[in-house]
Amino acid sequence: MPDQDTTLRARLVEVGVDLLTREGPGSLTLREIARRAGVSHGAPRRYFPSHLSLLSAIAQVGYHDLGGRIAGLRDEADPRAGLLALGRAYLDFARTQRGMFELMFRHELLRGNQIGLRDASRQLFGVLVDLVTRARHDLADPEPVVVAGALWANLHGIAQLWLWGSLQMTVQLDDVDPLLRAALDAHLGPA
Amino acid sequence: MPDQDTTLRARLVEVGVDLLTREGPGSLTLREIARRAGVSHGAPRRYFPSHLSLLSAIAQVGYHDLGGRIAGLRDEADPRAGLLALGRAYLDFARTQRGMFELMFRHELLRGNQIGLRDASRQLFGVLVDLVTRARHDLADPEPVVVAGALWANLHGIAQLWLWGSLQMTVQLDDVDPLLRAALDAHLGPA
DNA sequence: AGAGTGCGTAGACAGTGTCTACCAGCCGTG
DNA sequence: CACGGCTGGTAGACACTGTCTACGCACTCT
Repeated sequence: MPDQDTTLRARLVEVGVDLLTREGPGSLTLREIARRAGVSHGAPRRYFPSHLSLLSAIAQVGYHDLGGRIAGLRDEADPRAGLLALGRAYLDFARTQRGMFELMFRHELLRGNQIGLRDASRQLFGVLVDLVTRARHDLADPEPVVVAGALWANLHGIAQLWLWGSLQMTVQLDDVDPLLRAALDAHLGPA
Repeated sequence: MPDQDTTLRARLVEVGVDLLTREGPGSLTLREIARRAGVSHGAPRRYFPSHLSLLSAIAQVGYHDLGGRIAGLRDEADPRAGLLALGRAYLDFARTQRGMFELMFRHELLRGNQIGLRDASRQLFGVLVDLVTRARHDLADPEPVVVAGALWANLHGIAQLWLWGSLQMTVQLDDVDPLLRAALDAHLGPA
């Protein structure tokens, strides 16, 4: 039940997030969001010029959420453990906040205003580069930024392939942790 | 210009693929496809019970295409070179057949009839496991199937992150090849 | 008190996916 | 040849969507 005292702009986003986690990305209709916010279907237009911009605002909540989970890991004492925790947080987010995860990385959303993703990416990537450089200061073969990029891609790929069941079908695993560990070992050298 | 002598079912898929590569996934409307096929908007229903099933049929063309590009690489003499070629084929497909790639891995498509993806996945994954086992018969730490899974995820992640520009923004690279090489070195051990 | 305006309403419009009734042409059969 | 049935496509309706525009309520500021 959304708060009644907040501004409509915030309430729309709030309702959207709620609707998203409750019924999936397919139900994020402009009119449905307006309906659940208790306003007419034209009202959102006062704050969001298009349907996509509202969806972007909703997705930014997800970016912020994910960013928050990641940010604290930068100062982890053991960088390897930090990376493992980061990977788990990422994958956990994808699994538990499935609808939000799908929305966040929808192609049509990312075409236009990438500011939300841009900030979240920078943050995530910053932590990643930090941890990677600290985790493997000895090996200097590929630049840390490249390793971080490859690792991020690996992480995201695991999340995606897991979400639609490709990994469960081919690799016979009921948990992503072995894959995550394999990825870490691969990109950082064996522990 | 689609062939006039084929059956309507085939022509619809054909028109869909054409429309997809020409104007992107957003224009793959049921009615628009019917329009371009020169038939009324109700006609597709005779062959595809829903819009999604038509989209699935279109995506299967992509699965088949990608599968074909990959299949020949199984018998590569040098498995390492084979994996590099596989990765390049995958990434090249994602870049040149962008609309098709987006459609193929759309979440709502993959929910229901995963048969298309299932077959393609099996094929791709089979080749991948083959090459991986041959490429690193010495190291036996993680099972080859896990390595193959992690490598596939890495590959797919690179493709995704590249498509929406996240990698270009963070990692400052104008080509995916370094990342691909880094991924291969990581998962297979240095060359 | 009265003008101005921020904010939401309500209706119209084109377009969509799905469903249903219809029907043109072709088939094999009598 | 005539005719019934079926295949495959048409056309319209329905509920729904996103966008646009005209309108008006209620409130503020002078």
